[in-house]
Amino acid sequence: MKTNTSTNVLTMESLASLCKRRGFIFQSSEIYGGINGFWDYGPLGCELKANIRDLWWRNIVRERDNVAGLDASIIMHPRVWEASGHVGGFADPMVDCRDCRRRYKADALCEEQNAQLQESEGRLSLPDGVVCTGCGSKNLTEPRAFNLMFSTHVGPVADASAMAYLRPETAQGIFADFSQILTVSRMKVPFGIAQIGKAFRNEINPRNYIFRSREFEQMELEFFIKPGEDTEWHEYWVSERLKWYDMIGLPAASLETFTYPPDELAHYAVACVDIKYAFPFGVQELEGIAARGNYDLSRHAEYSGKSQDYFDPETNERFVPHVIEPSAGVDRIALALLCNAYCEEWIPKNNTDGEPRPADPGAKRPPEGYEARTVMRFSPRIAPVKAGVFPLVKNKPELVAKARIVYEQLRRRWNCFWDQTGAIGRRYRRQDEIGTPFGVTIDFQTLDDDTVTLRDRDTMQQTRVALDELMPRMEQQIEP
RNA sequence: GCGAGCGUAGCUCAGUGGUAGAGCUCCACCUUGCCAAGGUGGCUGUCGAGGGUUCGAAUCCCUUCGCUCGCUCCA
Repeated sequence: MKTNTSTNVLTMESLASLCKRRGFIFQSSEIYGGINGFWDYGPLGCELKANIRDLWWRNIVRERDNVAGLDASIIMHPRVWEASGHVGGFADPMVDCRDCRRRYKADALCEEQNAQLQESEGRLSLPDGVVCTGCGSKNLTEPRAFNLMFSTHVGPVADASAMAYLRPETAQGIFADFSQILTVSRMKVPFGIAQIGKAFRNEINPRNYIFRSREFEQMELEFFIKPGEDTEWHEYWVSERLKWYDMIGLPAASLETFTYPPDELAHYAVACVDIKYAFPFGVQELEGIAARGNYDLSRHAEYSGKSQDYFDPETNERFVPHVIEPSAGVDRIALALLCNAYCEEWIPKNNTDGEPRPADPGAKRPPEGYEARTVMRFSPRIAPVKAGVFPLVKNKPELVAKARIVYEQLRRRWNCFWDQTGAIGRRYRRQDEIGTPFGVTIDFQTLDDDTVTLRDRDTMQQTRVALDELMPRMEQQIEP
């Protein structure tokens, strides 16, 4: 399959329009005016996401001996978030330095400089003269209460003792269940625990279509290792993850990696690499792969009072495992796949001579003799619909009946789409626009010799294929 | 969070105080023997929502919700 060779300047508007029109993504609650930061995945979008999840789960969990799955609850004991650091450090009003990006507790910063945090009409403010203790800058934000977790109450009484949070990341469920899974799975270090699920952050300002949403889905692996082996395992997982992106249709050339310099790492972290994609609105993170030392398990040991030690029977050593955390956003990967697949091209009319070519950016119409085609060049592995099945014409019952048999066979294996209405060309183009890699057309010759036309989305070329060979042929490309 | 712009049919958009429109899409039938073909017919709107001004508001004013862009934010 071709990769996206288009030089088109993709706009989020045209992508969002296609996604809405074809049923990938809708704004949540649109009939009530919408709600900021929440999105619904339509018939095609949920297939796309299911494919992302399935391929990740297969690659991370099923195909490895030393990774087990978990599906932890979204609401956990509130102490989890104290241990993780999501509550404690941010319950107080915070001030950020815009210049050096340090963050301070507002009252502590004032106290250091013999000043008093001011309050009027419920709004906090810094007195004049307070500066960043790190760099001396006066360019500080206003003090803000800074908890981006959604809170709720467990049980019918909404008092403080019933306070709980929707998880802001799935990872803590893994750490909290670490010792139980260690026991039941009988795995030995190095081993991993993987989880896919929803997470919630009350983002101040959701932006960029579905990129930063308030409800989103994560695919996280915590891979537990012997202390001291962090660097080697971190490199291993960066490499593994890049291979996976290539497999789903985001080759290395379409991605950028960012390695955090040591001074930008969290204090407990050994290394961190972001995998990024060049979205129309900027190069942005799809996944972070962090070597987090034993910070998380140690914190849970401290807060819960339950040891999180691992005993290594071979060396008789006892230690708190270190962890490598590849943490990926399902929605962000879906968006990257949509952006990467999107292509507008101009093709010669009436099948005359000439090659398709990418549409000129900004041009409203194709030149004389050409017509526009919008095609989503998804990898066949990830495409929401694998094949469209078409009787060449619908007013010949024996043709429709035969096509229906082919359709029923294919749909047992893959998500397929039946379409018998309108001209065949229109049906092909409709499938192009949702990225269906194959068109299977049943014509009169099929009734004689059991062969069908297999049409390729990217090249638009057609080959005559015996029905016996159809599934193997498709399988080669969908599940190589 | 601040500033600016925008919100009219499924999509793209026209409509500056006087009967809500176009193109495309979509649906049905006919035709059609492989690339958005042709014919006929058809559906579609609380003009984002609420309030106000007016004899009369898609249009003017206020509020609110949402979207976009820039700053900000992104533990």
